[in-house]
Amino acid sequence: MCGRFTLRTPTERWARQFALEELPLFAPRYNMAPTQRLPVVRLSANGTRACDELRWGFIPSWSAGEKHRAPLINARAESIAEKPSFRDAVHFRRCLIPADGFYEWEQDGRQRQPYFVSRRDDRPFAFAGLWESWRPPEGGPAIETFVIVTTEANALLSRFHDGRMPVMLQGDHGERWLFEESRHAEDLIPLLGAYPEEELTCVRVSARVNSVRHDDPSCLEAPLRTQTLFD
DNA sequence: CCAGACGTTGTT
DNA sequence: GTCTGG
DNA sequence: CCAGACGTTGTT
DNA sequence: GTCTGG
Repeated sequence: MCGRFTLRTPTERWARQFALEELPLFAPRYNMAPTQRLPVVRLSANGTRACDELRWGFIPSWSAGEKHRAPLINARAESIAEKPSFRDAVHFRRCLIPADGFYEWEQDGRQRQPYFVSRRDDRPFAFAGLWESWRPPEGGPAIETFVIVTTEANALLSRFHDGRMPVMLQGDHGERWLFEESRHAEDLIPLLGAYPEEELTCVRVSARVNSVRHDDPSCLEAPLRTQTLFD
């Protein structure tokens, strides 16, 4: 699964990689968390790419309210085309989520030990995402939200509790995820596989990342206790 | 027909 | 234990 | 995802 | 909104 991630790369670098015409300006992020407004790349009305800030935690358009519900931060690639919450979005509201790493946790006694996963070359990449617009019943402006698609974990990630990992779109899959026509959207589901583990690295990091208050380079420091690096 | 769910994950 | 907030 | 609160009353 | 269960 994926419940926290990073986007440390300077904006101009990842904006170029995502072929954005307008240059957004975002501070480097080391601890992006559910409920926060985070940058998402999607198609605008005129068919070009746009980068907008959407809230992480998908609220279906028919939802009675945003409270009293577990946040939908991940969606299983295997079922998004059928699930009532997501299938419209698969056709009409796909998006890319710029990132350059993500965290996984292991229960270590009574501690929650975080690990950081990123590309060996440390370049940014795109998570596959879906977005939705929800209008509060009591009125007020619509809230736009997104969810990150997950898939079965590769060998590197399968050691973590649930055997899932976020979909990192490789090669031209990001372009296809963004631009494929609605009627061919279901052809994209087979592209949502695990990223090759040989291109990734996974290291133990400081438990400072556990708290969303910490959003700085200290999140990636090595933990104080005996450290095992495996990658 | 209406009421109620609609998601992800892991749990002994 | 369960829910909310970030 | 994890951290932190979780209640009422009345009040320093 | 749309599907399932009764």
